[in-house]
Amino acid sequence: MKYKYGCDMRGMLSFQILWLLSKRQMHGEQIAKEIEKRRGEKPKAGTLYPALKELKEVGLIKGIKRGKLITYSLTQTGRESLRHAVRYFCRSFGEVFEDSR
Amino acid sequence: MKYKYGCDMRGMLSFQILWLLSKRQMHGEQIAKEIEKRRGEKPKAGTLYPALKELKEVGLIKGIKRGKLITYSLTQTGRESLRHAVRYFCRSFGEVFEDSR
DNA sequence: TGGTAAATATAGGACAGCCTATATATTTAA
DNA sequence: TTAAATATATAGGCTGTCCTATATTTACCA
Repeated sequence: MKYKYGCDMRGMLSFQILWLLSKRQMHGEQIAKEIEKRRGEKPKAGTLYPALKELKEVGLIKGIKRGKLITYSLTQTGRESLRHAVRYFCRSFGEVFEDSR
Repeated sequence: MKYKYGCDMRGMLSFQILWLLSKRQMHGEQIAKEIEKRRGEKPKAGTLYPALKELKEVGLIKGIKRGKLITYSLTQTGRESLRHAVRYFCRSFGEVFEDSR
């Protein structure tokens, strides 16, 4: 089989990062661990940090560096974007979830 | 804003195709319309057909041609793959739905 | 019959999400 | 103070999801 789940299940990393940060501020390693809890696998550094960089560059998150740790949190824009994204996500995939309960 | 929803929300087209086909068999245009109902936008032909081709090549769906229509349905393998994919999906994103109700 | 519409297909390009590998900075431990 | 561990960063490559544009096949209608 070509993909782990039969079909491609990649995607929405940045969405998941925003969602996690809406719960509490975190640094990179904490984000990686939270994703691992959900997906079963930790995104590699080369996957996660470029995504964080991009989200920062477009102004959806901000990071405060203290020592070797950078603590990320949502900006106001990030919060609003996430609201729209969640709505789109639920409209697109909500029934999949409903269906399997 | 770079993306429509602030963060990237692309992805999981093949997953959604499999899920739709688990409800009933459909041809390409019907699949496109069902996706439009959910996402708000119809995938373009150049997006949808290569995805269908790939799913067929890896044996997750089969297509029966009658005239200009090709009716797609899941194979047994496709059904099993979808089951795994749904489980992964719910584990990864289920709380996003829970959260927004 | 001939032309248009509908459904499918393919080419070619952009970009996000994935990886491995390597590098840098900071902290901790020996 | 030096070595190892931790956190972040970057380079380079692959693939799926997106697009536009073009082509092909089949159906339908004038």
